[in-house]
Amino acid sequence: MAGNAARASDPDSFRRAKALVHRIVAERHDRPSLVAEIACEVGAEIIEGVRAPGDDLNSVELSKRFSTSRTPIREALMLLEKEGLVDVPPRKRPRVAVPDLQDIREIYRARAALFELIAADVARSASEEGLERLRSRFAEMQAAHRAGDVNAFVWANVDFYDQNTLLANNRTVKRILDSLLLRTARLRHLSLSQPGRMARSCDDHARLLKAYEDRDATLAAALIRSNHINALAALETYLASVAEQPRG
Amino acid sequence: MAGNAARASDPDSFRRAKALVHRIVAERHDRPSLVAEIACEVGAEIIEGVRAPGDDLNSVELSKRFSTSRTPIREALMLLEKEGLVDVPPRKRPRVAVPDLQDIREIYRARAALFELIAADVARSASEEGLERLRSRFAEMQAAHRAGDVNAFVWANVDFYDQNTLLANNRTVKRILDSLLLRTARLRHLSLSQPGRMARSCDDHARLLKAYEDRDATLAAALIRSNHINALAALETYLASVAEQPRG
DNA sequence: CCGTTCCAATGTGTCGACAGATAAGCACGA
DNA sequence: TCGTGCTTATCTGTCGACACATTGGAACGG
Repeated sequence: MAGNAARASDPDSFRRAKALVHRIVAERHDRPSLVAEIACEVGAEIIEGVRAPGDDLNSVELSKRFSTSRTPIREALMLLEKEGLVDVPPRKRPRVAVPDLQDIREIYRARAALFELIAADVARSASEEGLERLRSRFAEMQAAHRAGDVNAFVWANVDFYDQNTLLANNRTVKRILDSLLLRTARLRHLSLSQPGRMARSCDDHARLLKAYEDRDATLAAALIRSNHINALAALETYLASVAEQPRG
Repeated sequence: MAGNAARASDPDSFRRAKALVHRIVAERHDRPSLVAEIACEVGAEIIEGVRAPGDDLNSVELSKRFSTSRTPIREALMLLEKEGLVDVPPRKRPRVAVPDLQDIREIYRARAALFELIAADVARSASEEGLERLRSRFAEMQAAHRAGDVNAFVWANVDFYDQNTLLANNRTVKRILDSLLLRTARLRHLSLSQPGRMARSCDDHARLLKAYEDRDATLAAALIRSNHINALAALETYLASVAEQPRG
């Protein structure tokens, strides 16, 4: 595939982003598919910040870059629009979506509501094997925290949540949550970069695991809600600070 | 009489279905758009049961019918797939989606969780003018109930819920709920056709309005949840009965 | 009669081309 | 300097065509 100019400095994180987009956006295209390949590459670039919100994504340029016609490009962009990463206005050029603060608040609230459902179900019905997988993901989060590696923490966190949605065995909700996750993936490391956030998040998740082990669905749901509220608050703090001093 | 064929003969219901699909699937295509027109027509046909789950939707046939090339057809089908009405496997022919019982349960649970959010927000912050609009929609539901017109009741109910999501001023959640609504639109008639369901639903909605007027967010959320649980139960009862005696 | 193997018919994914819409550049006037 | 209107360049939506995958069905053998 076409070499990409100013790629994010962390190639491993980019690879993870690409895999995430593939899992969510192209889960059905198991065989190598042109559209899936394009969608994953462009989607990962958006998540990793290689392409900033508002950047132009016109199909002519992309078709040159990927050496294809515009048809598969258009289809890939529509897939990304479905996940909220791209904005494709009729008769105008597609752009990287520009989520405003209200969007972000709405996404976090929706995520919280649906994840409460998931967490309650996990608490009620997860197998010991499933809980073990959750513990393993949590251990990765802790390791990343100790290492002070925000990127690794973010991806371990993504894995942790993914495991949750898998255990709840609810495809519909999982699909929605995955889509909401993609929209905020770019922002997650900002939120978790806030001082003390990683430690707090580790605490929250430890308690969540405990609630799961105790089969306490109510507590698990409440913890999930609390975690989302905290994450949003940290994000709002960060966004307010960069809004005040853009060159901070 | 399963009602599928019968519903197709109600042109007003079909018109409403088309408008619903347009609002949800093609909200951005304000100007007459080829793709939007196709998507609305086919989407309405699916909702109204003209096309049964599993029916073939190959792009060649559709392109003949709409006198276009296959490109806009494919795009329209992708729009409908986004809303869960159509299934487009790679390299295979698109089909009308076939939701199984688990899908339906998941959808109702997800809807309930998100609508609790909406209802709580409406209870907290709806204007008197907004509440008045809700009352007006509710009056239509009551009128349809008195007239014993299930079709009219269903559409008034759709309007009522739409007004709720508007009042909560949460585009993200509204989008998700609209999509989930489309998936089950075809089933709503069945659920509300169950004996006593319309009366029960009227009761529930009267109490919901009361909770709104009292600004009781907790009660509003609980009522919404209860209403969804009841609707799902009615639907399951119906589905179980047709499963036992398919030719009943 | 049923299950396989193979072939023809049909449909999908992709392509390059075109008309018309949008955006970028430029000249002009305040 | 900036805004305004025109011109040109570029992009989008749609089209018909092609190679290849899938599907339906016939011929064959058990």
